[in-house]
Amino acid sequence: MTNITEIAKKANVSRTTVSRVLNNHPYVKPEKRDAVLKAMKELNYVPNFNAINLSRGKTNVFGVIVPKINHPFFSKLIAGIGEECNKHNYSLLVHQSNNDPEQEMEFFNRLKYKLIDGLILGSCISPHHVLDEISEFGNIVSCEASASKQVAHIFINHESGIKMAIDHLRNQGHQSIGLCIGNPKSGVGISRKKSFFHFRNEYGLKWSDNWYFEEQYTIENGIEIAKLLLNKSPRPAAMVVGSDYVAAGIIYEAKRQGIRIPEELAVIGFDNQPISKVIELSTIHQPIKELGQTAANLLYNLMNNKDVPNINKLNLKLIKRKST
Amino acid sequence: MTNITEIAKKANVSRTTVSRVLNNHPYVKPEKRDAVLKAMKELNYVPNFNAINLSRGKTNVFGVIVPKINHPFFSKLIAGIGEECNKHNYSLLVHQSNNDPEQEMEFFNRLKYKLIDGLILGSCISPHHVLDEISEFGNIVSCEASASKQVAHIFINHESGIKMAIDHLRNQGHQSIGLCIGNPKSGVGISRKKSFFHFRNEYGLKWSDNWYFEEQYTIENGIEIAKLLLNKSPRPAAMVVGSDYVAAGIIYEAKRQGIRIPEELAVIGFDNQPISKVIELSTIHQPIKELGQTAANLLYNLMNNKDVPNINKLNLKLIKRKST
DNA sequence: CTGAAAGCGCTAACAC
DNA sequence: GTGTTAGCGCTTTCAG
Repeated sequence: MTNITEIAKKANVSRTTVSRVLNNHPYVKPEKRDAVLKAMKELNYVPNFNAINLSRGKTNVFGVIVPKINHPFFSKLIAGIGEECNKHNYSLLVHQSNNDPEQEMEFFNRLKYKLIDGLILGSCISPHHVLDEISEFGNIVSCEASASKQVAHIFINHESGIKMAIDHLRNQGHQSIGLCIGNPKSGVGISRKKSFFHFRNEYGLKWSDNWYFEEQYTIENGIEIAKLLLNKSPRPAAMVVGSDYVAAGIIYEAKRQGIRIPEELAVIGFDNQPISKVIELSTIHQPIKELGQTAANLLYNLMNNKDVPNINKLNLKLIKRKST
Repeated sequence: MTNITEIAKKANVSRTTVSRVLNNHPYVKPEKRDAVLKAMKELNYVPNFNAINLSRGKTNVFGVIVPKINHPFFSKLIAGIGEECNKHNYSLLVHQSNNDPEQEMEFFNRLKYKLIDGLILGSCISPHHVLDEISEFGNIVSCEASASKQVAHIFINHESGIKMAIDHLRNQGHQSIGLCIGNPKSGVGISRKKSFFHFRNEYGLKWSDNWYFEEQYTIENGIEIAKLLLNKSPRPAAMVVGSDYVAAGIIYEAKRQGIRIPEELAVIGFDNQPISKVIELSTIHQPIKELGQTAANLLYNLMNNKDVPNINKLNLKLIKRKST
């Protein structure tokens, strides 16, 4: 493995000069620069980034943690982040936590150990004091609302999303509305649940505890929900569902049971995933890719000491189709 | 930032001993070990992996490259890889190429520059000689069939998948069958196309060039295809579609036009994505997650000089639903 | 414009 | 069991 020392010898210059050429520094005589370049070519020089990283104290790698990579929300988020990383010539380390605090810690350590320069939290359940402690080792950007003041935030305004969904259903004449969310401990889950109950009270909607479901992620989950929901009475007239997939499962099973959508059960999802179009599901469109891109740029700007707002919100859009 | 030198001083031992403690070497007197551990605690010691990596000449990071992260096939593949990486305590660098050779090179350089120890190719279009050259810098595992002998392969037996689909359609009485694939230059695309035409000839199926589509990835693409396909005559009786999403789009538009599925047009997809269940799409199930897991383990074993087969195939399964 | 020299923080032969 | 010493490959003052 040839290194700059060998290049320096061959080109009859010092290692410093080689380094300068490598880093495009000014003040290198053209002849010397050419000699160095020539030597690098002849010796097939390849830089070693571990050495560079050690010396510079940074790696140009960002990390992102998500509960599941194979989830349409998170894979789109990662895609957005990845795009911006490519632009800034950063690499992206992706870590899957399964919402396991130990795995989250494992990931945070990558920052402590200087394997990555900054962190993006797609979703995480670790308490604030953990994040506060970790943030001493590098910048953190969260894609969820959370209470830590040490980390920058960019997130989707779930409160307005829930309100949008409820307002829409009320406009369609519904008074009894159920709720289904994913992880109730995540930032998304917390704010969706909170604002749903807030507006339910404010509008005086009818309610039964049987109309609430959490930890629901898949089509299969949706099918189960429909089975539980449709046999009981009273039944809600409409469901607000935090995931298009779960909503798809509910509709699938409801139709199988001969229940008319939306007359007997209105359903609205979240995300505007491709599946929603095919099954004519009304949904709340979330700018997921933009979320990822903004998060990456936020982190990039933080790393470069730019002045950036500490809290940012993205807005949502109602997509009305035939399920409501 | 405290380093092992400070620890050594504080604990009254040599740096070597500290290193030994850090790496759980035998032959360290318990008293010294305790002294070191105590000093590390008091000084809040955090190891620096760039230094470790430089010294050891490896990083414990795998890299994976895919055209798009936000694609159900690839996000599931990455999830499988990520799971095994967590088990082996490897990190995972994910790179999105958009099938751009320059971006692929950018990623390969990460291996040359020693940022990652090994590569997994989710899909890549770079020619063999590039891969051969890169493979000098570390192990490579490809998730597609490709001609380079330097890289290990684990892939899905697309030939058998195409045969399965065609056999099924023939059993249903169809003689005129069209084909729709994604990237025709990728390993998947190449082998699907090749084997489709092979069996078309072998079985003497009817054919029109109008029944072939490539570069099709989304529901919207499927809708376009249906518009093109359904207005022309002769029309195929069935379509083999390389993606459940595209298939979903075709069915969506066909139904909108009042065409009965499968009587007037049979459609079979690939992947068994969640969407296929909801719309009753027959499809070829691919063990994507297993593919990712196997790829990661293959790479891990290669890195550890275990003896592993150079070529591995995974098999497929027909899921019969109502679209055929 | 250029080079000497001192790091960056850790590992690993080798000798005792 | 333990310490000395020489790396790993590059960056960056500082002096000229």
